[in-house]
Amino acid sequence: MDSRDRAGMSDRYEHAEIEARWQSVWDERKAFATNGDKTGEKYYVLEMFPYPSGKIHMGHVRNYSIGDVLSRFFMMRGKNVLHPMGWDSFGLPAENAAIQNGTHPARWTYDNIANMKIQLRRMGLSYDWSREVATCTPEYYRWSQWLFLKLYEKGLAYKKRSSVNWCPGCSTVLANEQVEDGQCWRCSSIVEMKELDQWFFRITAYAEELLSSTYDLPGWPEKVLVMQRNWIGRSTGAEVDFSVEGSDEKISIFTTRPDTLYGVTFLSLAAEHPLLEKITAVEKKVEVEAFVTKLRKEAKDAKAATDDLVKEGVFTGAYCTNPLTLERVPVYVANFVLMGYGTGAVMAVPAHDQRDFEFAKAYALPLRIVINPPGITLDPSQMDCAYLDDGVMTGSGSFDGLTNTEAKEGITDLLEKRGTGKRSINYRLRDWGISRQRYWGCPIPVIYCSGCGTVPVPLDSLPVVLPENVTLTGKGLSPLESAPDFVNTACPVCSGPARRETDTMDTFVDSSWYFLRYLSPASTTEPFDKESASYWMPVDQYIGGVEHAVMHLLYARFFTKALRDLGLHSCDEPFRNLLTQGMVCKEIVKCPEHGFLYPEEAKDGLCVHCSKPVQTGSVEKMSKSKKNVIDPDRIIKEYGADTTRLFSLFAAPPEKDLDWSDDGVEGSYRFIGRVWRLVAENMEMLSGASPYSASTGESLAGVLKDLRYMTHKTIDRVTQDIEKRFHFNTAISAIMQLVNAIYQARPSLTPDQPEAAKVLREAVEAVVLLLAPFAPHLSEELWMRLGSHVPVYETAWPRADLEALIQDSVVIMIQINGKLRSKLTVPADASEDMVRSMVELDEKTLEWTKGKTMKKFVYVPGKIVNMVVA
RNA sequence: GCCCGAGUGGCGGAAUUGGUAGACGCACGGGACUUAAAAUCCCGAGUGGGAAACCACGUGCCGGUUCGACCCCGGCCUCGGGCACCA
Repeated sequence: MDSRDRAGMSDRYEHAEIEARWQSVWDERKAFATNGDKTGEKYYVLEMFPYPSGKIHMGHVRNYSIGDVLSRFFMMRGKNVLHPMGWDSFGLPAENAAIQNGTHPARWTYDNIANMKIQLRRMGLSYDWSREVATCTPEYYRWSQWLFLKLYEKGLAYKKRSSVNWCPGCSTVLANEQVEDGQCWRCSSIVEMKELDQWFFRITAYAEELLSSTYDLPGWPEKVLVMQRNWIGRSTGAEVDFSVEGSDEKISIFTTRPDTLYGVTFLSLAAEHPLLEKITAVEKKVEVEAFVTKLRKEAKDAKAATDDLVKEGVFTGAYCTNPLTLERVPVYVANFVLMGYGTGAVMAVPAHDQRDFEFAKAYALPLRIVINPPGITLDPSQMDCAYLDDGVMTGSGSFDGLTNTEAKEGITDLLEKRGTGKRSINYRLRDWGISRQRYWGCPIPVIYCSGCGTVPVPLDSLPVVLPENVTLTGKGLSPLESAPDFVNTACPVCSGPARRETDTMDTFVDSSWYFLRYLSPASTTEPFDKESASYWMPVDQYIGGVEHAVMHLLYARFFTKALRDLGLHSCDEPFRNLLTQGMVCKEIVKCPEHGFLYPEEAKDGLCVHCSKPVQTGSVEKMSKSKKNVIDPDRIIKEYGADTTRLFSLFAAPPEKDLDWSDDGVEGSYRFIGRVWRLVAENMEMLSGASPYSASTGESLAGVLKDLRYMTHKTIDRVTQDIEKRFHFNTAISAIMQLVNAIYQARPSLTPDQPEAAKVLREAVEAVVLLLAPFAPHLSEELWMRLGSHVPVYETAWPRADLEALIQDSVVIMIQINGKLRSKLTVPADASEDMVRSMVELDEKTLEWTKGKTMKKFVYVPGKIVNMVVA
């Protein structure tokens, strides 16, 4: 049923056939393989690699469409582009699938990778597949182990027994970053505390640099930087020693408010404080132990319930001495003091700290005011909350009358002089616990020998291969315990019988350096090539979801710095620019009886199961459980990859959430067809012409001049939108406007005008090339049909001709008293005087100014006139 | 509670440096083509008033700065996100 015009071009764009064909061409020609050339301006664009869950989702489509626009754009701009892809392929879902279906995690993972690779291929993405990595392959994890051992050598990996987060759902330990609201980030189980021997990375050694360099990352969203700063949580203050009465012990406390030291009326210890047992008075032992036991039980039951916890505590019977006032201060054990922060002990100043205030009220402890608000004297008996703000010192000996800011310094100086305290900085950041009691991960390359202790696996015996035959139950200890051939080994030092570490590494370790592996993915001698790193690093543009703001993105920064200090490369930060794309959302449908419904389960606003009215209107992140997912495969099949990509880029700016709209997809599809027909219907005129060139062409007028202006304005606009602003939605809208303008101008472009075909050709070529980063298949096809033998991806990005952007006349707005009253066309080079005299002759202007006096005349050249009259 | 971010038509969104508010798209209405429909092409449209020209109002609310404010400043309201006994 194709109606074909004389040039043999169907007026229908056959997306399935055309897209498949160009994907084959790109594959065969290895179109996007980055060669070894390390000269010229490089551009390393990277999207966060996916976990191979089985199918890509709309979030992936959006993420990779953004990256692909940049990759293809900069290729056409002549940069040396690196655009790799790989698989974050260790992780729990593979193990869970294995337990459920009896498939081996490796099999499940590799099948998923194969499937998802086909899906990505159908999207027409410009990846250099020759650099593909999968973190679950021995070729990759060998180097994760190698890096672990290097960090171990440097003291940046260590093992210690400590209280750690335990997820009963995943049956493994979690890092602090992986606990959200007391729940597992993956399965939402309530996280418990367990005392276990675990491997840690000493990320805290880099706390200061990780924090200070956040101020040197202008290409990152402020939101992410703020989240990282909060997570690192630097506090400056002082550590102060309180000697324990009747013993040699000292209790060290950390405070950010040394200025309130004269207001201390008691001390509070965490239940786990090492000195608690030692200093507790004999007659208080029973009471204190009961309290500690109770807290431990509560902590285990529900770590989540930290809100509005009532302040509780017990007097230990012990007293300390305030190092400045030499007063006697009672010591309590309290439920709100955390052992994990500072020293696990705090000085209590109830007048100036809200927690201490509440505690003091509950146990009738005294308040002592040491800071008054300017001009006011506080009365302890009248206070219903602590006074936290700045003010003037009182009741603080020689510091009285100073501002508390001055006293903070003075008191700290005094403590340092007397040797009872010192300036101190504390971080909220904890070391990164990386041991996981799971199978499908990178084995930790360590051996335990009864004689030699903890022995690192020698570098030349890597990789420690993950054994295949393991019993997976999802319960109990590490599955690797059940593989005796793996566990039992010989000590590398004494050759005696020894045991392997059976925990695997957190998968975030694998993803902390993959961007370096892409640089020399086949290397069998090193994790990555130093020379390649010095050329390609840092990643120029990283793109991914904001959910990794304090996990992956912090770990990757830490790794980059630690590996730099190991001398492996010389880059300080891995990602120069970061774009965090918004979520893909869709309206949910909910029945009061049957919960979430698929759209087809609701007819005329009623549930098909029970005929109750359904709730709609709420737009939420696509998720299987909310039954509001759209399968990209289906959309690509129905409308093609170009439409799918175009819609995901056009519907919203990349950093905002994107509301899925079936009608919107139709709109993008229509636009693709409209561009196709623009070429198809004008083939005769286009094929005989070369594009207009200002140097050889005759000067233009009227419609031709206007169309040419529009062409070059659009080139300029689209270039800026992609390069400077990442506003792909407005870039696409600008191309749409050019297409509309060509359709408008077309009837006036007749063959008798000598330059008409050339100007049309120039405009159409611009559309085709400008569209290439967004709809590459369509562009390639049209480009070829227009007669080019060079593919679009090897064609230079069009340049705006500044000459074409010069206009003879401009329309200026005329405001009277700030309100728009008239418009006037004036020569583009008109002087203010000329414009003024023209305005004064304008009829509409005269109507509004008749009989009034001009107070002021404002002229913004080429834009606006504002006359103030009265 | 603290720290970010955002509020613009029926909807997604635009307005790049303080200078035409609502580009582009969706949905809607009208027309052309068609026996008809689909597809396509063209036109219309912030709200209110008016036949129209045109006028008034209009970017969450109140106030300010300015010849001129979606944009800057001060004070609120609402929504979204992050952190949350961090001493």
